[in-house]
Amino acid sequence: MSRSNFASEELKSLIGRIERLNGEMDALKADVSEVYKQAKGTGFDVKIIREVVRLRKMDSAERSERESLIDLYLSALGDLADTPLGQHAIAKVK
Amino acid sequence: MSRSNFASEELKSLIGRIERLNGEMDALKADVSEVYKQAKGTGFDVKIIREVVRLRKMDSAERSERESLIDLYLSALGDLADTPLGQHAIAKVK
Amino acid sequence: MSRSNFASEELKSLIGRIERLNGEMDALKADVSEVYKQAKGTGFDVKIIREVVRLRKMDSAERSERESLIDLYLSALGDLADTPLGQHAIAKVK
Amino acid sequence: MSRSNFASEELKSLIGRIERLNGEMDALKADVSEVYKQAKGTGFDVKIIREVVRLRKMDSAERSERESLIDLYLSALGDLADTPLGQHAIAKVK
DNA sequence: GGTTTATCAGTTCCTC
DNA sequence: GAGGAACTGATAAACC
Repeated sequence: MSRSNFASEELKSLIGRIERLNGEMDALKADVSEVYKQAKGTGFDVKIIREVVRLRKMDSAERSERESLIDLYLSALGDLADTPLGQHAIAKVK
Repeated sequence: MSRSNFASEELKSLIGRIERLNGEMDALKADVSEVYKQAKGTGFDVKIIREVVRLRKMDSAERSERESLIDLYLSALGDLADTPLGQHAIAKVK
Repeated sequence: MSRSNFASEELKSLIGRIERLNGEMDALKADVSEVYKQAKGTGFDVKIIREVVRLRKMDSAERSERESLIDLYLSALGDLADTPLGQHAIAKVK
Repeated sequence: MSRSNFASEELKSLIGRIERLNGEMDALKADVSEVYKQAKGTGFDVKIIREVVRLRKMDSAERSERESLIDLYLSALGDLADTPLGQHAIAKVK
């Protein structure tokens, strides 16, 4: 088998896997839609449920983002420690 | 159990199912990324693979409709002759 | 004026300039949206126009390189015969 | 001039305007980069300035988002006003 | 160069 | 069903 055919097979395999995974994701999306449909049928406000899910997902992400921001500021102050301006800034923070 | 508590339990269940499904989707997304990463490592052009996957999602009617329109618009701008595709379109008109 | 205040003024000026430039960019974005809206109103296919603008950004070498690769990958998957482009590629090979 | 040529001219004009606006945006982007470069040269921490600009931009957006979330909840309660579950929920909020 | 981040286009969902 | 808003996915840019 030529090198080209080998690459061909490899590519087929890769794209096959991607398309299979995409298919599974589509199925899951349909499942989620089904749940929302059911929620709506039970009288819940779908828009608010979506918002709740969104907020719960953001929660942990946001927490780590806040911490990394604090890290950013602290490391910047650290870098400034040997400049006059930085010493002044650090003095104000302390 | 009061009506309100019943609704509470129902809501918790719905949100739980949604979040579980979302989790499964995240796992699949990670799998897809993994495949793309592997494709890149094997020397394939990831951007092109994405485009190919996208094209294969369309049926062939959609695909050629899209190509024809792009040709048409490009030709209106005088860009046609620069592309092999454009020469094809010109050939069809003659 | 202290060194610190000098830095403050400098910083305010820099941020002010950045924000003014960002504001101008937002205005331009709104203008572009307006043009697309108008195009849509005149019956043009906005999605195709976006694609055309994107293609025109590439030089012709890039464009044909991209097309060739897409053809190549599609042909490896056996999709070639379905597209006009593919037939063109086949013709070149013969 | 044929109808087709008219459309052609229209399309040329539209795309010309889009490309001109894109060009102006590119110039502004270069200006912003220039300011950041200057900031860096003056000893400021570019990463933090970017963060500050980002936060200031988010500020007003976030405020209106928060308000719209409140609106969402209130309107949902309004819709519930004529259901037993809703009356219970409203009673708890009051 | 490669990883992460920010902007941008595309899709989907909901409203009117 | 058309139009707009929200969300997701892709591209482009910045920093290391």
